Amino acid sequence: MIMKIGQVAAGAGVNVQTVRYYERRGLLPKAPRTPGGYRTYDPEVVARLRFIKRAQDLGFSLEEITELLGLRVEHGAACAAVEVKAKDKIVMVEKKIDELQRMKSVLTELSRACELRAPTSDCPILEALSEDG
Amino acid sequence: MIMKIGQVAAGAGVNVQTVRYYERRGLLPKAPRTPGGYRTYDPEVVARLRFIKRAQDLGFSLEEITELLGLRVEHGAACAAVEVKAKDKIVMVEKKIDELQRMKSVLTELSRACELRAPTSDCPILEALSEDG
DNA sequence: CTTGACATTATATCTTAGTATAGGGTTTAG
DNA sequence: CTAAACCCTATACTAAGATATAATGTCAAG
Repeated sequence: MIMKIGQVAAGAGVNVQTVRYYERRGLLPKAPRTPGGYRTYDPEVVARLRFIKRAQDLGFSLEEITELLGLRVEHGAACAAVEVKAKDKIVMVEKKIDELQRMKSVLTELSRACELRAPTSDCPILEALSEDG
Repeated sequence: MIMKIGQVAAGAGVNVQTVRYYERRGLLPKAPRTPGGYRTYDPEVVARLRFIKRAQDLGFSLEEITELLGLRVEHGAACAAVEVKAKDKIVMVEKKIDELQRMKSVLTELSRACELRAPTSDCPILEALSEDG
């Protein structure tokens, strides 16, 4: 099933202009065209768009997302380089997970304090995300 | 110890203009002034600034961060409302953690594929972050 | 064979978040 | 008492990411 730009955009919940913008930015491959010049898409592009949106929500920039999307192992390609990059990303992701987990603990405590009607410090959330865990 | 704007900015690794910008945006309380009009800060503002930066890196907008910083239990205040908000944030944070964990798994697999020099699919990373876990 | 929905490019505008600059005042050290 | 280092406001600009607009072309249905 071949899709047109309006369909992939709707499917991913993004604007048509955004799809073209991502193509220009290199986040999406150049879409093949119909004889009339219309872009044509494989349905998997919808998943790619959704990935981009989710990654953005996790604090990755379009540039970082471009790198993530580019990670793959090709026969004969520079495996070692890909491995290094992947490991870098893992460290980055782990850091984010840690920070979110601390944030979650604090929010949970806060919620409990609410239930007990126990006043908290002025700004309890600040106890999360300090560099020393 | 009272700090001036340049000191808190340096301490948090942000620009002086950014500190004033956050004050205007309501992310920082209005700093008390010296007779000459200089803003004065308590050292804990540095922690607050660092929190803001970390939260941004986790994909929260300044508006969301403002809400996070506003969560606290005050005696007699609308506890139930705070509890609801806190629980909303917990859901949000959990969703981010899940997505990052999936992303980490995929990156780990990718890294392993690298070691084995095993070609992967065209874009393995897309297997992460699909809505159905 | 034309009408309406959808596509094209190019260009301009918007939002969020932050930075820079101009023109001036304050503080501290010599 | 003045010079360097800092601060103030106001305003303007930047960058990233996204959208909007204008002018035009394509295509499927009636």
